[in-house]
Amino acid sequence: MNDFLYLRENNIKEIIELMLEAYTESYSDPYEILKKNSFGRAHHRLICTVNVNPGMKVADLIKKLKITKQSLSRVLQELIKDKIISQSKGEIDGRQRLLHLTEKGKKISEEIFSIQKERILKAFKECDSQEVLNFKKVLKKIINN
Amino acid sequence: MNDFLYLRENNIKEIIELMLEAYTESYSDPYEILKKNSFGRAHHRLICTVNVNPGMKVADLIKKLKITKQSLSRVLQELIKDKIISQSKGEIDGRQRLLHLTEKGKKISEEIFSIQKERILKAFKECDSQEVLNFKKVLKKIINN
DNA sequence: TAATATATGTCAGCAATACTGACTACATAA
DNA sequence: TTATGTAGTCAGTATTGCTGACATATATTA
Repeated sequence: MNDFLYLRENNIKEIIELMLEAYTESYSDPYEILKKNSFGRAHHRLICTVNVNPGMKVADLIKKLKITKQSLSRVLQELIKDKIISQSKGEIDGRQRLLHLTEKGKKISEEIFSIQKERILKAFKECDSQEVLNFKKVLKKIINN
Repeated sequence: MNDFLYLRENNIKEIIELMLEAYTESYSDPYEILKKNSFGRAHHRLICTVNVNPGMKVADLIKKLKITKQSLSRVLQELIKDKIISQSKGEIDGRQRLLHLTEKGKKISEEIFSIQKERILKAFKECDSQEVLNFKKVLKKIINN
């Protein structure tokens, strides 16, 4: 073990903890607006994911959120009942249920997003465009494994 | 609407979702090693945070993890009982309880880290050093609000 | 010194989120 | 037709989180 590697390990360790903090902070920002709609963290994660990936199938949502279909189901049925999310039968594969935000869902999603956006915008405004692009690139590389 | 593409709504929205994914993926990687020790997500978050911030006081841990002292307490007492984390009385302020990983705690923490590290290293190896530094810088800016 | 404030711990009960296992319905593929 | 894949559901349990109330020790202030 040389000093370079030692420092590199600590750097990665720190980054792993920073990711935890950044997620925790970012996703607690819109607490009030979620609470107003009787939604919790699980609803938030679901709404955010479907918003960015409209038409995704249930199985993919389960994979992304890393929860069981039973856990997903409880929250998803609440959102469907509240007309936040709608399902459509897959055209190619009729077994699939494709998920979309309704108009009402899009509205709430925008409210949530506008709160979360503040933190990110504030951070990005202190960066140049290349740094932001790099940030996104690295995030994607961390996910695609 | 401004011309700064990287500040556009859709880009920020996508990045917010990527942060959710990156966190979810990264923190589910060491599931097996945690389960072997009868630890869950709450223990993981606690161990990781104390590891990077040795000697932190309870109040700061509560703020970082954004949970109540009662929620923290249950998990913390388990880790203290298992001799993963130790507490020391604050030298300046005797009311404070400063948190440290024990030798046993450091060992388990390293096991957890070595798993999480794989994903990050794999991603970073496809980046240059400047990109990694930028990534860390942006993460910190997102947190410091 | 006495009163007040702060940091931490604890008890009890409850709510939200997640899990496992078993089973059903339906659509597709072999 | 039979087997497989996608989704939904029911029942029970574990974990993680919350609120409210109260206790203890230490620090700060009047």
